[in-house]
Amino acid sequence: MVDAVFRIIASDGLERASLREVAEEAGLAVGSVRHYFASSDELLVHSFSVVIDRIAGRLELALEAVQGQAPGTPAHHGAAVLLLEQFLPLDEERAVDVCVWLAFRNAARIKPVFAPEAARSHRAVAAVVGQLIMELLPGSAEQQDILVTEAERLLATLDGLCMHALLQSEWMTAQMCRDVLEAHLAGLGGLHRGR
Amino acid sequence: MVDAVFRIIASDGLERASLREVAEEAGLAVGSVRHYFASSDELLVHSFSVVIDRIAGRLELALEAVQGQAPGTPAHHGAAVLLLEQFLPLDEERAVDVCVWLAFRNAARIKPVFAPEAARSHRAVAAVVGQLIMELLPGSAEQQDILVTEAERLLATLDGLCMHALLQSEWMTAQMCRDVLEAHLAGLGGLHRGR
DNA sequence: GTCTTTTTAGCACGATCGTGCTTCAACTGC
DNA sequence: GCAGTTGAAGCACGATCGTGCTAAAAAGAC
Repeated sequence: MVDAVFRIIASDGLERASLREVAEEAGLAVGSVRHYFASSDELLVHSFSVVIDRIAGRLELALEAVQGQAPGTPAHHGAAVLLLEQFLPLDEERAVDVCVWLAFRNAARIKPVFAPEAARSHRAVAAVVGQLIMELLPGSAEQQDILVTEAERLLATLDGLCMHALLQSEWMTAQMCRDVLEAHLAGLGGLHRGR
Repeated sequence: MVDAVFRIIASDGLERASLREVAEEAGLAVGSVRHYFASSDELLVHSFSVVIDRIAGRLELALEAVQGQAPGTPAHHGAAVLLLEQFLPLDEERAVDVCVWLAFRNAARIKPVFAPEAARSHRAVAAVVGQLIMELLPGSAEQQDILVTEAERLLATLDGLCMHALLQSEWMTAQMCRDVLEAHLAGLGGLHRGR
């Protein structure tokens, strides 16, 4: 059922994820879908929640892999890149998730029903990125404001990469995504040192 | 007429920008709107085109201001920040523009009518950002790949900042936007030097 | 004045959508 | 066997939307 919602949003957009479309995609009748979800909003909010849990789960798993490595080592760097790649639509599964994720977050600006889940999504992702920043900038642990700024900066870059990879896939290839990630990490390391 | 479209998209989203809504917002009848725009798509594509021209116009004006300053000077840096701020929804006018701009670009993923204008938008913005990167990294003029990567990275960060400023305005304040921009420029300057 | 063009307005049709409501089959516990 | 719960299906109503079409008013040309 939720998978049907994901497929419709990924291929036709959130506004086409109506009860009738979802029911047909899931091979059910409208009444059957409404047996499980009293309203259209309920189904969509639940789908939003599921995609958040999926993405956050991938991120936290990858974060543990990062924290299991000694900072500064190549393995640590590689695990960090692997974590950041979990944001990007580099395979079919992640492409659908990111697509659905962005669609719901954009809709949350207009439809207040999505606002609580959107806030939860932001908190969960910001927590992971914040911890990653602390892993990558161990020397700046006391400068709280720099850590916050760098976390927001990394988060913005990731979301922008997501957008471009989804919307301008001709220009923003997978290799370009990885190059940008590497450049950003290199810029992180060289930053706030010579001051 | 186009202003009415902008207001509706900014406050209620693109999907509510129907002919009836636009006509009411503009104080006209549906038939009157359709006298100028034969179809709904025609009106929306024209609105997309207008918002692109407005944003691109601001950017190119700010780019000339950057190119009028000597590279490396504080005035050059300030003009660069001013250029990058033209992307962000830091006042009411730019907030509406950015909102409409993002809505149309997202819709272009689904609706092919918007694809040509979306491609034009990407080309125009990438050209400005590319020239800015060449201003900021004059020493790497020969390394084409680095310039391209850094342009895409800056573009991604800007779009991510736009998203966050619009969607999570509680966390992403105007000051945080400026801090992120300054941090990114600082990271640019210190990058690709010690190699 | 009349004739033509532009602008504004409105109607009607089919399509889609959310939702309240009823019906029917399948399964479960006893 | 049978009552009660659950899953699935369908109908009908009002609302919204794009669009083809007609008609009336306003403006301008002569």
